[in-house]
This record gives sequence, structure tokens and C-alpha cells, in this order.
Amino acid sequence: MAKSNKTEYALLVILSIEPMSCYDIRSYVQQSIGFFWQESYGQIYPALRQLTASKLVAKRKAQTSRGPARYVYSITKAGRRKFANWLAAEPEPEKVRNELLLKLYFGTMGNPTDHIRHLESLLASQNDRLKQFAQIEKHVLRQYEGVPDYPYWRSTLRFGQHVTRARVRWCQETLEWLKNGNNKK
Amino acid sequence: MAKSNKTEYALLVILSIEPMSCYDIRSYVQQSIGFFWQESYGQIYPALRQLTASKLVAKRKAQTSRGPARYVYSITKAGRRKFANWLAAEPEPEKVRNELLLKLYFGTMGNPTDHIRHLESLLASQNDRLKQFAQIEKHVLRQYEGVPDYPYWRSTLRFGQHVTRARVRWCQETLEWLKNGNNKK
DNA sequence: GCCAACTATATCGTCCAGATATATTGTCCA
DNA sequence: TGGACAATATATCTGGACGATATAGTTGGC
Repeated sequence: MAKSNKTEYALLVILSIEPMSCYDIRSYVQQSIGFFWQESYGQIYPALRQLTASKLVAKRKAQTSRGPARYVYSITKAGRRKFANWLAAEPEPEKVRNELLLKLYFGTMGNPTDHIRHLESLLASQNDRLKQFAQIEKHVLRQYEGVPDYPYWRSTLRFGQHVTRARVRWCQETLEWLKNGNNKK
Repeated sequence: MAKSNKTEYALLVILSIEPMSCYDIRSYVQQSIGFFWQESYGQIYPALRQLTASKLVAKRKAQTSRGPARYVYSITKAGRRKFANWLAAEPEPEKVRNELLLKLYFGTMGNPTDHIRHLESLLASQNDRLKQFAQIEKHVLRQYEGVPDYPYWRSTLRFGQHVTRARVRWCQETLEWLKNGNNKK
């Protein structure tokens, strides 16, 4: 089976909200779905070119008073049909490559203090993330209560919270072993 | 900063256990660290060629009675020095691309029954994984109690358990909302 | 005796991420 | 007033990672 370009589908759903420039798309991704989905310009530009060639999106020049020429992309009817099929199809499983776990698995070849440092760094980043989630929950999401999208947005946020809390607990447990349990027995 | 080839480092640590063929390496990865690290032949072959060229691993032909010629790779002293530095360096954060969450975020554009199907499929796979973890804990890991590697191996397993349980709970919670809560209010 | 499954090697296309290049405008502050 | 810097906005290149595919001998079951 041919490899499917996930970036193209992601761009189609995003452009179905409203027409955007490449820069807008990138900013939107980072702000709203950044914690579970990433796109870089290196993917967006070729994908938009491809989508334009297949008539799934339309490109038009927007007038700007400042900066370089601004090109805005909008989804076509054919584009909407295309992503409807994709939405219904079974999502592919995530592929994980966790460098921290790799280093920990071969832990005896390294230094315990290094592992502790790495774990504390991860713990800090995960706690930061939890704070961000709480902020979004309180100050962003709440505004949209009643909107049809609201429960869907909330459920993705809750995924992040569940998994992040699990990582935090694991960090704490593992740090405790590395710092104390290591000496005993 | 130049991009670092993670596959090469992974191969170095793996080959530091014992000399292996490309096929052995792939099997080893799948069996032991497969739930947090993946390698395909498309990465392993070029990486081994590169490592051989840099004298970090040595390639030699092993005698075989059957099948195609078998080439076994072993780590050199230079190779051991190289991966020691990498072990101590801060691991790069995981990059996630969760297609299920992407579809759920734009859930109002799709069909609730599709979301339910996708979530049930994820829930089943995560429950399977939990069973596998329990098997490994009971029948594999227990044999190595007392070995220095044991607590490190156990901690990576516990990471999987924590995070997988979090996903299971989220699936259940989200399914409940989609099946029941959706009708009310 | 043939087909399927396993062992084992290897390459190709393409997706994806990050670094980099270029250019304009607004803002801070010395 | 001038310079540094951040933000807006476009776009490309390199190389790492993934999945499909090709090839071929061995083993075991029907």
C-alpha cells in the first residue's frame, strides 16, 4: 500500500476551518494541536504545492500592505470530499522512539547521575506541560462551552493530561529508586 | 548543529552486548525494546555500513551451513568510547504525531460512530499491551532478578505500564462520553 | 513434491524534521 | 536617530526515518 502523506490530510482539515497562508497554518498548528501534532515548513510547502496541483486546495494572492507577498490557500469541494474519507478510516498507530528509555534500558553502561539528570529534566518539562494544560482548560477552553467542538477539544486535552500525569508519576518513582533504592540491598 | 543519527547510537549499544548480524539486531530490537524503540532494515543497513566505514564496528563473515552468507558485526574500542558520550548527553524529547487525536480534535467534521470504532480499537490494543507487559514481568523479567540490568529493564517496563494504563483510562472515559453523554443535554 | 514460513541480505521511494536563506515591518532603548 | 531585535512571511535543502519490495536458501507440513 502506498504511503499516505499525513501532512496533506492535516492541511485539508485545517483549511476547512478557514483559508490560511502557510504561516497561518504553522502558527495554528503550534498553538492548538501542537502537543500531539507537529508540522514544519519543510512539510507544509511541498504539501500545499501538491494539494494545489491536485485541485484539492486553491491558492490566491492576498493584498498586503507590508512584508512579502502573502498567499492564501482555501479548500475546494474536492478537498472536502477527500478528507471525509480519511476521517472515517482507522488512524495509524503512533510510532514511538523514546531516547530517554533507550538510554535507561542500557543503564548499566552509563552513569546513574546522568540518568538522574535526564529524569529530572523530563519531570520538569512534564510539570510545565501540566500547568499549560490547566491554563488552557481554565482560560481558553471554557470560553467555548456550548460550542459543538468543545467536547472534542476537551477530550484531546484530557488525553494529554492523563498521559502527562502518568509520565510524572513514573519519573518520581524512578528517581526515588535511582536516588535511594540504589544504595540499599 | 548537525543532525545526529539515532540509529547509529542504538546499534552501538546493542552491539556492545554481543556481536550480531543485521537480522539478529532487528529481532533483538523487536523483542526487547520494541515498545519504545523501532528500527527497520532500511535504517540498519546504511547505518552499519556507515559505522563500519568509521571503524566503530567491525564486519566479518561467519560460517553458515544454510541460507545466505551471514555477516556478523562487532563493536570496536572506538565504538565504545563513542557511545559513552552519547549516553551522558541529554536525550532529545520524543516527537509525537497522534493521528487519532488529530481526527478527534476535528471530530465535529466526522461521524461519532467512526470515533467510537477508532477508540475501541485503541482500547483493545492497549489492553493487549498491558497483558504482554504482565507476561514479561512474570515470566521474563523475574529470571533476571539480581542481575545489575534488572532494575533498569524493570523501570522501562513500568514506564510502558504507567502510560498504557493512562491511555486505557482515557479511552474508557472518552467512550463513555461519546456513547452516553452525547445524547444528554 | 509443492507450498508456506522462516532466516537473511539488501535497496528504493517518500515522508518528515530541522537548519538555513531572504526580506520587510514594528518596537525597544541607548 | 540609529541599531538591535522580534515578529511576519516566504521558500529550499539535507539527511534521518519508515515501509514496501526484491531476492534466495532452508525447513517442515500436507
